[in-house]
Amino acid sequence: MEVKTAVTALTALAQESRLRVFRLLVRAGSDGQPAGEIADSLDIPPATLTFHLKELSHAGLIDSTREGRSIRYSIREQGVCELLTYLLQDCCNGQPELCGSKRKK
Amino acid sequence: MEVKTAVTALTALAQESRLRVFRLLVRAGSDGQPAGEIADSLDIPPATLTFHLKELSHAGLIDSTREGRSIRYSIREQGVCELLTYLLQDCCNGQPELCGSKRKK
DNA sequence: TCGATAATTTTACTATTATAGAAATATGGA
DNA sequence: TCCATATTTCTATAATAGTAAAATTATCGA
Repeated sequence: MEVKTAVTALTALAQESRLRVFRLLVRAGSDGQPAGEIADSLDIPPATLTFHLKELSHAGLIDSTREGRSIRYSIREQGVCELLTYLLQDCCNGQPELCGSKRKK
Repeated sequence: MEVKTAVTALTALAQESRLRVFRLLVRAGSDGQPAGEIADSLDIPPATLTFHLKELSHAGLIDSTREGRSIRYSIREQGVCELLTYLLQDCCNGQPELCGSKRKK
């Protein structure tokens, strides 16, 4: 992964509304959630949410598929994984987990 | 962890110079590196580097200790760990590793 | 205490990002 | 086709962040 790619992904996450969307989608699992539900859950105006969803999407952190009148968004596991790998590369004397055993469920 | 804390940490990482510093320090391990060396390695002017180190420091991602005329910076494992935990909370049906097995050394 | 070196603070300028109303577009049902 | 619903695009304004030169502070050795 290139520095700029990682910066794009981190910039996408470094904003309260987007981080809340991201975490909501992490919890939602692979089914994800339609834009309208996300807007309602997090109380974000539709136009604003669209702006943020696009940021997360361009950053490769979420996917979307149309489903009738709605568009369903979900976490893009690969993107998240690549980012974490990049962040922790060469850490901990070759053991890639910085804190695997301490991490809560 | 609170949303704002996580946003602060992610904002700190979401910038090319700071991400390069962060990754350099990840590689450096617990010994860390003095500011001057970091500035030389990454070709960043001292005043600019100080600004970025402060951001990383306020975000709880790095520590510093004076060592003679130099100040040595190093990764703050706990801060990094808490951030990752927050990001991936409740993911993967209770398995906290999003991509543990796929992560490169 | 003086000079040299290391890092920080101050400051000003530039650039980027967030927000959300209003209008536009896309879909499905009557 | 026409209407209601879901989301996006356009747009303008407000707020935040990045850069780095110049001056300042801290430490060490002579």
